Amino acid sequence: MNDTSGRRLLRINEVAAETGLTTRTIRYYEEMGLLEPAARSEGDYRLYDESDLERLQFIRGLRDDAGFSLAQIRQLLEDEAVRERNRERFRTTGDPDERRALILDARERVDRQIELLEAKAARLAAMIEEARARGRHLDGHLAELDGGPAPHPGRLAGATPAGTGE
Amino acid sequence: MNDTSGRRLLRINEVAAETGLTTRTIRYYEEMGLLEPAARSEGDYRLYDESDLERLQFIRGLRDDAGFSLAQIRQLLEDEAVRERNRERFRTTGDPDERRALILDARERVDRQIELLEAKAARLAAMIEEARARGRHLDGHLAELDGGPAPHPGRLAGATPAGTGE
DNA sequence: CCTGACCTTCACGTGAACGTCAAGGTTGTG
DNA sequence: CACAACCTTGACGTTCACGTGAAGGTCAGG
Repeated sequence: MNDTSGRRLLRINEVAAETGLTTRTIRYYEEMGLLEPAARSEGDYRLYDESDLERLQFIRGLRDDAGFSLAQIRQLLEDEAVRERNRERFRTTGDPDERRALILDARERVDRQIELLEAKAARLAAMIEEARARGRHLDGHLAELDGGPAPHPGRLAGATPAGTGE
Repeated sequence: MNDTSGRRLLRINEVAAETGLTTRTIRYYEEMGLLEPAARSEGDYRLYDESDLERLQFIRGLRDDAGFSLAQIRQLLEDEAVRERNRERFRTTGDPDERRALILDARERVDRQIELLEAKAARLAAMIEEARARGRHLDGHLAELDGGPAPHPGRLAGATPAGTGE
């Protein structure tokens, strides 16, 4: 047992194993202000809890899947932190106007996040569709070869067979 | 006129202006094997045509939108080039077996591209959905404030599915 | 043919994102 | 308490993707 509570705290090497990051990378992210370990041991070992794990997985996703820089990721996480603080403020205030303002602020932040992600996703989708179109075209030719020189593709292929100048 | 044909050829600075890249970046991409200028002037100036422009825009998309490294981009473009050459070979050969082989090769390349892109897109989509879920939760709170403490989500989110963690 | 704006090829500099020792301290198991 | 296995903080090295001169050649207008 590591804690007065029942939480399992992990050392950096275990965290590295679970997240697929290196210990150096984890320390570097701390250095860059992306996270702080939940605790330190008596001898100053970094100790991480479950939420740290999730945070690192999230960071990894932003880095690998969305291709964000660490600077952008820090910005996103800071936005997240502001939202968190606003949530607290939201709970403790009774003023409906302030509550509305806090939620609207949070909405704006997430709107920006989603906009960023969706712009990337849209471009990716366009590229995928382009590639798929080429694939369908190839399938048409394969069918031609397999089933004899049929003038039109029997399968559902792209709209114009000779259009893309293959 | 720059060419024996009617094509307008651009110098590197004009290309930079149109693509939003710097001249250094364009030269660097050439150095990395991502493109070759369509021609050189008598005094060895780089001269680019319309397809070079498109290629650079495409590269920029892969870099900025999909977050690919230049190495990955080069791989994608090389695959594309191989496909192009195979297409030529396809047109000039009469051998059905060779034709089949060429198409199958092309299909493999396209499949690999699609796999790469889809993996990225899927994870991006997951992140977007996560953000949207937080947003819907927030919209619920907004509706509560606007319409009194109603326990059920009465609002339609509209075209912009925004919102954030509560 | 002169000149200023643009271009060429080196070549070194830079910031981001880590990798990789080095020198020493901490943990926990026998 | 001995000791291997893990951790700490530096601090320097590396790769990628360019930025930034330097030294000189080219192009178009006057």
